[in-house]
Amino acid sequence: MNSGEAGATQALRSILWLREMKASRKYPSSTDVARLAGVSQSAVSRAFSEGKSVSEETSRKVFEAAKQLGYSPNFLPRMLLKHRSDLVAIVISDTSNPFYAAAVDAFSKALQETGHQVLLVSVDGGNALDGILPRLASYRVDAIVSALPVVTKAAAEAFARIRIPIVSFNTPARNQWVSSVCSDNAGGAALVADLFVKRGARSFGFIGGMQGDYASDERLRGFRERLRTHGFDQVRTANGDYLYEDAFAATAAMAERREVPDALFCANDLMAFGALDALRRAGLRVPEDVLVAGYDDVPAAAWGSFDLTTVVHGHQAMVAAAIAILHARMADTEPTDGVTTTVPVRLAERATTRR
Amino acid sequence: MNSGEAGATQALRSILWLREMKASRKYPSSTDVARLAGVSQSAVSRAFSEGKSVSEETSRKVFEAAKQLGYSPNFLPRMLLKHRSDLVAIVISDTSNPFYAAAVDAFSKALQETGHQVLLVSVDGGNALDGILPRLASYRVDAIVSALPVVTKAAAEAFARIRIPIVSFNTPARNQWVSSVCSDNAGGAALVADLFVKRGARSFGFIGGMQGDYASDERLRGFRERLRTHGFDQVRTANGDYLYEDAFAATAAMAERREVPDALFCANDLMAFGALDALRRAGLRVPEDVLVAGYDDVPAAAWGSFDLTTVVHGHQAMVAAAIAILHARMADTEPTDGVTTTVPVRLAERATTRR
DNA sequence: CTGAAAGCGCTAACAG
DNA sequence: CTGTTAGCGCTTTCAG
Repeated sequence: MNSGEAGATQALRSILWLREMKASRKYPSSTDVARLAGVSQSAVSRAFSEGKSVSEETSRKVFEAAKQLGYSPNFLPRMLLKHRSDLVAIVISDTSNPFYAAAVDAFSKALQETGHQVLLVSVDGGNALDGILPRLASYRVDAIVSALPVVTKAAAEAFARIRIPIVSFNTPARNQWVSSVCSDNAGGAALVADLFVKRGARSFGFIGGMQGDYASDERLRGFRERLRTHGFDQVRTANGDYLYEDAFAATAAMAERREVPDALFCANDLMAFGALDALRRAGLRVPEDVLVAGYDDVPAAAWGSFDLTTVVHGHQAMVAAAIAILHARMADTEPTDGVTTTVPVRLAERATTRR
Repeated sequence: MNSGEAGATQALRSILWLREMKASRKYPSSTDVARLAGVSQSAVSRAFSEGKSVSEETSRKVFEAAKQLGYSPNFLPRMLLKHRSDLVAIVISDTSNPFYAAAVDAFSKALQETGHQVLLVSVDGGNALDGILPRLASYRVDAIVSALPVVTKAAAEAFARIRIPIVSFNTPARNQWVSSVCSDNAGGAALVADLFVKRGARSFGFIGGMQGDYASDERLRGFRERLRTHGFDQVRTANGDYLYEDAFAATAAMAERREVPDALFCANDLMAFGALDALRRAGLRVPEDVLVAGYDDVPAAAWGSFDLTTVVHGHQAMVAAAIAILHARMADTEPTDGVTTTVPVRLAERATTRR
């Protein structure tokens, strides 16, 4: 009778325990499952990993108990053991630009396919990488993708110090740990210059992003140099901060001063839209009076309202290149030098230059 | 002499160890730092946590060693101990819509401010929540934000089973663990109906998102019901899948069949842009021949090319409401019922309805 | 103020 | 095939 009583007490206790488990916020652990299933904790672990030797019977008991408790294995201890988190951070500042939104989307999908998780970090200023670095390091991210317009030398050195592979998107900072993937900014700009000249333009304007922004600077350089080979030395430049509004204002100001050139190249599509709207408002016709081209080929560039000639760099190609580098670097144990990849571009000619 | 030799060997060994530490890919641990600093591991832990009693001297030694090794504390074990990861997952499918891009940005910034990290999950179909759930559970996320257009009953139950608080953005699925924040879809649509009638429209059209999408259905319902109170029973509907292209095609088809109504309400701005471009191409003038309104107030709605009348729900308000719910639910130990919050909207009248 | 020791939930090596 | 055991790197008692 005594052992029967003990058994009953035991049963009661385990019912209470089960109820408590379910009430508490805590996730159940493999030990909890093991207790309920009447097997060892390692049996549970094995049941939940592919290709381990577990008997049909054990497996069944484990999964039943797991289901009852709502158990799913906890990945965190595994990270501890394996010294890798499978976490990749994406750092971004300019979410209003659809180009970057698309890139983030492509990145996260590609990374998820290889079992990585994406830690999204939004920063305000372009230059805040240094500030968030410790946090990323503490989460033990396996790699970082930076879509920030500027990577300072200090930041690059900081990365080298903590030895996390990083690939910088469209901004070339490079050392042992920092790689970059850029579109052929100067090349794309040269294509625009060629087209403008071919379409008969004789005076030229450029609306750029922020000062010191590599991509913008390169686009201006490529534009200018190619124009020079055609015999044109003057490029009227303005700053648009990559924003529709700023480009609109800059273009409106040009129009007011009657200084609108024959052809206007904007460092991204968003600014080209602003320029187009400002030109139209000023009573100028595109392409009859002014030619306009952008850079990025965001979806809206193909829309009827804009039908904008633009440089296509294809985020898919850039993302694919970045992912390839990332995987190579995450696999490497030996630190080799970071690489710089330039992705080719092409021109999509649309109505804003066609005449 | 013997002890001197031993000391030298020891020193040599520790130099070798240090070099090896730096060469390996492994992150240094607090134990490594402790060894280099000549203190205990717990001293290192204390030095790196706020408000623990550590002497000036110890602290100095620890930080020096940490700097030399490039150490930053590992958060993963802490998650294990505390039973919380400070990770919040954001699940999104429609990144091409700027409204969602802005919402994700606002979310991640707000969450980062309270020490949370954002796990970004991009899914393809709208309905894939069930599939990714186990993964999120295994990462022990503290909460989930879903910006998916559909949350099935099955998915909601699955969430309840694993007991992760979740707030659904613009889609009301609700049970003990699922909350939602929606804009006042029907109310906003009613405002549009009022305006259309006031501007003299007598026939009406609606271009919606996907079939079964709650937000789209509600917008149609609100539109229709308010029109009925004005004495109009007919609404010509079409499907645009929330995409520019589909709305363009649908509108072009209407124009071809000469079935364009006096006023066209689109379930989001992207589709309104498509409708506008299709109408213009068909030679119809907006607002003279047709009135057009959208929903979302994405930045491009204010651009000169569109100048679109639209319903403003302000992602900031929605995000703030969602964040508030999330924090309340993460703090709660007792499971209370999920809440549904409706965020008020207003109308921004622009050129597409002004006459 | 400091070190020793336990333990979070898991994986992997080992013995049975 | 299965259970036992040791530890991943940290936080947190608990003695000293």
